[in-house]
Amino acid sequence: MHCELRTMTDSVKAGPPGIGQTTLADVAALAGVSTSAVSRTFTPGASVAKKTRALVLDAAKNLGYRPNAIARTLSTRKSRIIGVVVSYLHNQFYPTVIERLSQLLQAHGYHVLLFINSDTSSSDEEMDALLPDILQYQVDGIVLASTMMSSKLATHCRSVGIPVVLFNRVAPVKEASTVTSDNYEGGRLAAQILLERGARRIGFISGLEDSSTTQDRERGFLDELTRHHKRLFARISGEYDFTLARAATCEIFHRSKRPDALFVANDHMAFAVIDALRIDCGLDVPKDVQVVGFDNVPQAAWGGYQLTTIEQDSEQMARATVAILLKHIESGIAVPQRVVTPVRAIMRATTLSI
Amino acid sequence: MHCELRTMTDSVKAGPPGIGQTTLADVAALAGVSTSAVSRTFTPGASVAKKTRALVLDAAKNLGYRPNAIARTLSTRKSRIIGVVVSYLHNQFYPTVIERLSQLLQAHGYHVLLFINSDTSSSDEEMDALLPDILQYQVDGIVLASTMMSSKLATHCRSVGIPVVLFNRVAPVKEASTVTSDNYEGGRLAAQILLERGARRIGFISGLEDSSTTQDRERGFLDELTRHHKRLFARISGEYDFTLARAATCEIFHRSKRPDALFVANDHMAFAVIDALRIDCGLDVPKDVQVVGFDNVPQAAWGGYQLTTIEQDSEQMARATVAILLKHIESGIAVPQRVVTPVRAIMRATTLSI
DNA sequence: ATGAAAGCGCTAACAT
DNA sequence: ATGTTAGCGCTTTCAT
Repeated sequence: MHCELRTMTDSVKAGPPGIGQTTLADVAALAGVSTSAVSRTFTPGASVAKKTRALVLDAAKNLGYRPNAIARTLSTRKSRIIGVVVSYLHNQFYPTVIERLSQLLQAHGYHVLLFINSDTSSSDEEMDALLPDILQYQVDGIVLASTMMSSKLATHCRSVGIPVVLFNRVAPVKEASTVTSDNYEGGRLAAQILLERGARRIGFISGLEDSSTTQDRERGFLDELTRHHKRLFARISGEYDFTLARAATCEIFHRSKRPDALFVANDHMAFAVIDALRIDCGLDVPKDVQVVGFDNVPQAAWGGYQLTTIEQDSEQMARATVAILLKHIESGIAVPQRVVTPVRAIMRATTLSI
Repeated sequence: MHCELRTMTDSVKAGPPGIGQTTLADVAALAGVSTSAVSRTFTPGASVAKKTRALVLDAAKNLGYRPNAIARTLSTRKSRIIGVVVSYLHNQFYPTVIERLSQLLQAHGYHVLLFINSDTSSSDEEMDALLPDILQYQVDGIVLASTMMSSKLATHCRSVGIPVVLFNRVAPVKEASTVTSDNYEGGRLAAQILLERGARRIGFISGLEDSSTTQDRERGFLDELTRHHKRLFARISGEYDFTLARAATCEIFHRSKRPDALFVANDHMAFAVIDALRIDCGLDVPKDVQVVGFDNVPQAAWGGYQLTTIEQDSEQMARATVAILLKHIESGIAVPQRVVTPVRAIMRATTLSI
């Protein structure tokens, strides 16, 4: 007998009151088949007779049936949810990435659960507090695009068997995959650009000192300077923050001997640096001071700045991230990968033309 | 007897292999109590003896137990997930809002499932296709911050009994709550600013024609002009798009008689408009043309633009949204609310000083 | 191809 | 205060 425990009363009136979603059982009852038949109908590669399928589909439509992803998750242990952790969204690079990530994931039937980890000076404890939160949702994978993060985090995730991709940062953890651009090469390019244009007193505005991005960019930058027998003239940290970068710039330029060129660890700070130069110091960019940024966020192309910068290919980085994630999830095997996407110089108006 | 069906083998080795999360039952077994005792221990307002609680907590820690939010959701019918739908993240207003929304929600134990609905000319069909996706996850509430949306959508959500907040847009649906700023008043303010500064030939660059924001802003703007016996000199649509706005501006300024002031429906387009004016048309802002934007996104304060604009208080809007959502969710009652937050003029350098 | 039944991990009466 | 026992909605053997 198809005597369901659950009455169909609330499902039948699929209208306004709406409480009590219609379930598989409701559909099965209406179609006069078993719940498994209904389940199979909604499972891509299952064997269902055409007739049964039609019956089910019809009943489902009449009832306005919507599969419950939560119940499915409990059963299959696949949530089709990817946790994405970011620190803040002020720097347009991240919104851009999130947008692409979300689109690509959506196209594969996955969705993004967003975690913002923006407490200032977010340290290991911070991050560790977020972990239980994100793990509770049984996410199928995690993208860590947070500026800082606990090394424990990645380790722990892996121990739970969840694929993790470190986005735009590497960590002293061998267990997680990473996707970064070629920050070292980008730093070298920045140096070359400035050197070629006759810069003599070259400064560097760093990002967060602990971040791998700022470290790699600086290494590449310094190595290239050294190769040309040049030394860094000034260095100060902007901590990837707009306000701090502006203040830092003012500080440097209030000294007696000033830089005539600046490599700024990311575009977001570069805008602040240019503002400081032009407004606070009354200097001309690029005549008095040349500036090179990093990222090529949309605003770098805006008329108000026209920033020469090193482009990170966010599109390619997002694709790589999704590819790694899906491969790990679908194959079950988790060989940590390290993808490094190429960078390229985008010449605009904050550097002199040759 | 505490004879669990499930062996504890995989839970005990809580290390690397990590498959087979430890469950409530595992903890109960180790602690020598029932599963309900464990459940209660992890439920804020439950009655558990101190001793039992300690026992459970201890066992849980030893096993590295993490509650499974999915299972809890299935049982309680509360996912503590809020679906947030946005069209795109190019306009910094949205990242700013998402960040705040996410933080506030996180503080209340809720999380954001992000949906990007960025297919160009996203119409009703678009939006309707997203709905099943989002509903499947049994979200407790929905924030619709998408530029366009099907009126069916809001209606449907309500029919399912899910609280919906229309963010920064109103719709011809009475069932959903809305949170907007006072767009009409903002439009009036913009007109006043321009009028006070002697603008004679005033133009308007609109956003998406179907959006309530652009409509309300324009109405307020026009009403105020009328009140001063002034007429609109030019009008063209920028569809809230950077590139289109730039092109639209060029088009207007290639005509023989040019505007001497422009109200642009949002900041994002205003930046493009200023670029067009300065770069493509060789005009001075504000001397030749004054410009007023809308939103007060972070970049409006940047030195490269220093845009005079009408501020939408994203913080307050986010707070209102979360308040409405939580109230509906927690009380179960769903009286649609309409919150309108005040706007204010931010005077900067794209308008003349008086 | 289909159905019966046993879970997935947790919560919530209900009983004690 | 604690344990027992039904589910929550779906998937998945295992029979048939």
